[in-house]
Formats: sequence, structure tokens, C-alpha cells
Amino acid sequence: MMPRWKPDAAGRLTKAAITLFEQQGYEATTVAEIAEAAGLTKRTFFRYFADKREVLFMGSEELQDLWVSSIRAAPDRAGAMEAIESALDAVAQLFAERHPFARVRARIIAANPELQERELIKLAKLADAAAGALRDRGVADRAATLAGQTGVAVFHDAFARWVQQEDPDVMRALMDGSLAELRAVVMEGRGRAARPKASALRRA
Amino acid sequence: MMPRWKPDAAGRLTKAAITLFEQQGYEATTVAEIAEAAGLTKRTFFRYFADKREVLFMGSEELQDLWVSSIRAAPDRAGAMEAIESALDAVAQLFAERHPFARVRARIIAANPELQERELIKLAKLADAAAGALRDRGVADRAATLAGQTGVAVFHDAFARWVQQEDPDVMRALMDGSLAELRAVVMEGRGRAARPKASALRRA
DNA sequence: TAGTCGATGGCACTGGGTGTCATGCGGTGC
DNA sequence: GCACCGCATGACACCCAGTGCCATCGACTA
Repeated sequence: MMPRWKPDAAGRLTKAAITLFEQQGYEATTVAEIAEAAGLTKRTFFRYFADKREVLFMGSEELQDLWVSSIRAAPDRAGAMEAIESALDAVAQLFAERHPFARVRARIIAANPELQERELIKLAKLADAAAGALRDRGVADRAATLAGQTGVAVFHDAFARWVQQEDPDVMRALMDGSLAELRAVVMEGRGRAARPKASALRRA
Repeated sequence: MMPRWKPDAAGRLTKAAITLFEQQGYEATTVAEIAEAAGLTKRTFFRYFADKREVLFMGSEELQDLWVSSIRAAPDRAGAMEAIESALDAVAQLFAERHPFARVRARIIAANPELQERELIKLAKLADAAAGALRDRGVADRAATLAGQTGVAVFHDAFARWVQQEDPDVMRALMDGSLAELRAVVMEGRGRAARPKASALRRA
């Protein structure tokens, strides 16, 4: 039966938005324009997205779920950073399938401060969620907070490098490199543990 | 001579804004209201502040200048994290003078996601600026980025604890504690360097 | 056939943010 | 002492993001 409405309104809005943002820029594109391009109205746009920025962040909830559940699923004996690393694993896999889309999206966000703000608060939520999951595993309060922050910093740094190159499959290696480098810089002048293995640096 | 305009328009606007935000909340306060309370108009408000949020972030430029110049001023032989620590020193001193104000401001920001987004992008700029200053000191690209991120993470964590208690002078100790804990969690299971000195933890 | 459900449209309204011009005091040059 | 200019502010119209409310009308159900 011809349904009354064309399906996947949210998806149509997202596609239209990305296309228009690429063509004209984020600021120069109005919500009414996006809605019209998707065969809908401004009012309907705001039924699907809390605001104009959110249209670029569909799926971030799933990302956070994956992130948190990976931490919860880590072996009981794993320490905080080991649990974080398993979350980095899962996220790297997820992103590998979406390299082209991620690059376009990253370009749009990089061009607009409003969107960067939204991106940053999503990352902060990832860090908080990770910290919460770690606390549930028995990690001490402050250690959990800082491990969450560290995990997100590594993710963010690796992500930034990942979108700048062609190969979708190196994300995990980039993460490893970032984490090794982080350990090195944080421990500089504090004994042998400071120096990352050359092999880890080479993988990135 | 009675000048034509009352002085310090920006200061009056900031004061009025904070008062109203405290009384009614950020969302429930309109820019026109703030301006009127300061004896000005909405149009003038936007001549001093790029948007409504920015009124709570006056002075963040000075903070960044202090932050960056502390890194630049660190001894030539200091490593990346040592330079970062000297910036943390300077910032801790600056904040010690403003504890009451910082607490009010933090409460307002904590109650509103829009404001948190703005706070996060300011912190991200601090991290970027630190990374840039470190690169100028000869620190490698990625190490600089990660050291900047780490410094901001420590600052942020310590700040959050600092506003929750009474003593304005413990910020540097809280930072030390956070940094020690960060080192511990990041190095867990990697040798003696992982365990922070008990003395450092006690200071926090 | 009547009635309900649910996604959408229509419309008016608030408030943030901007472009543009007008206003009028203080200082400057002559 | 007069003409002029600079500059902080006001006034006003306007655009667009975002919301509340009610209308619409096909699909499904009794």
C-alpha cells in the first residue's frame, strides 16, 4: 500500500542537510531549506531533531552505547585502561565502515564553531559515561574520571588523524600510537616505563 | 566632568547577567532584561558580547594568555609536562583570588548545557594553545597535542573539585593529585613508575 | 461505518542576533 | 567661538531558530 508518508523522514532530513551544508555551508543553510529539500516542513524537522546542529549527530547515541557496553563487557580482571582499550577497539571497528561519511561530516564540523561545540559536548558525555562504567567496575572515583578523559583524548586525537588520510582500517593503530605517545609524554623523565615500544609507534 | 555615559558597560552587563541568571536561571533571562538592568539596550549588549553565553566568559582570553605565556616562560630544559605544570601553577594562583566568583559561575554553567558547550570549547582552545606553545618549544606534534589535552584534563578535574569545597588555596594540590592519579591509571601494570608517590596523593 | 491513532502541516509567537541609520556629547582645529 | 569629527549608544526593522497549539487525513480497528 502506498503509505501516507514517504518513509525515513529523519534519514531524508540528514541527507538533505549534509548536501546543503556541503554546497552552501552550515550557516548559510536554513532549516526551512533542509526540510523543503526533504519534502517536509520546518516544524517536522524539529520533531526529529532538537535543534539544527543535532541533524549532524544522529547515531551518536548508538556510539555511546557501544562505547559503554564495551567497557562493561571487558574481563573482570582488566584494569581501567584495559577496559578503555577494549572500548577503543569496538569504536575503531564501527568507524572503519563509515570512513567516507565521517570525512565529509568532519569537514563540515571543522568549518563551524557551533558544530564543534556540539561535538565537544558529545565527547564529554562519552568521557563521563566511560567514567561511570568504570566506577561500576570498582575503579576509584578520580581514576575513573581521568581514565575516561584519557580514553576520549586518545580517541579524538586518533580520529583527527584518521579522517585526514585514506585508509579506513588504521584507526586502531592510530589509537595505539596516541596512547603510547601519551604515556611517553606523561611519564617523561620518570624511568623506563616512559619510553613507548618502537613497535607501537611504528604501527601508527 | 560627568561623562556622557556611565563607565564600564561590559562590567555592568556581566554583573546584571550573573545576578539575573542566579535569580531566574539562564534560559528564563532575556538579553533585553540584562541590558535594561545595566541601563543599556539589547543592541549594546551585542556590541560587547558576541552572544548571550559569552557574557559569562569575560576574562577567558586573559586566562589563555597567562596559560600560554607560562608555557613559553618555562625553562628551556623543561620537558613538555614540566612546561604544562608551570602553566598549571600560574593558573592555580590566578583562580585562588576568585574563588567565590568562580563558584557562582560554575553553578550557573553546570545548570545549562548551552553554557557547558561554550565552556568546553574554551577548554579545547586552551589545549590547542598549549599544544602550539609546546611545538614552538620543539616538542613533537603529537606529543604536544596530547600534553595539551592532558594538562587541560588535569586542570578541569581539579577545578571541578576545587569549586566544590571551601579553601581557595588548594587548587595546585588538587592538580598535583589529579596528575599523579592520571599517571597511575595510565601506567597501571607497567612497572614501578605507575604508582604515584603517597606524598603527592596526600596533598590533594 | 464510525472512531481512533499518528505523522505531518499551518500558523502565530518568542527571543537571539544583525544591519543600518540617527543622536548627541566631548574633543580638535582654526 | 564655530564647525567638524569620533564614538558609544539608541532605535528600528528584519531574519531565523525554536515552540505551542490545533487542523488534517490516510491507516488501522471495532
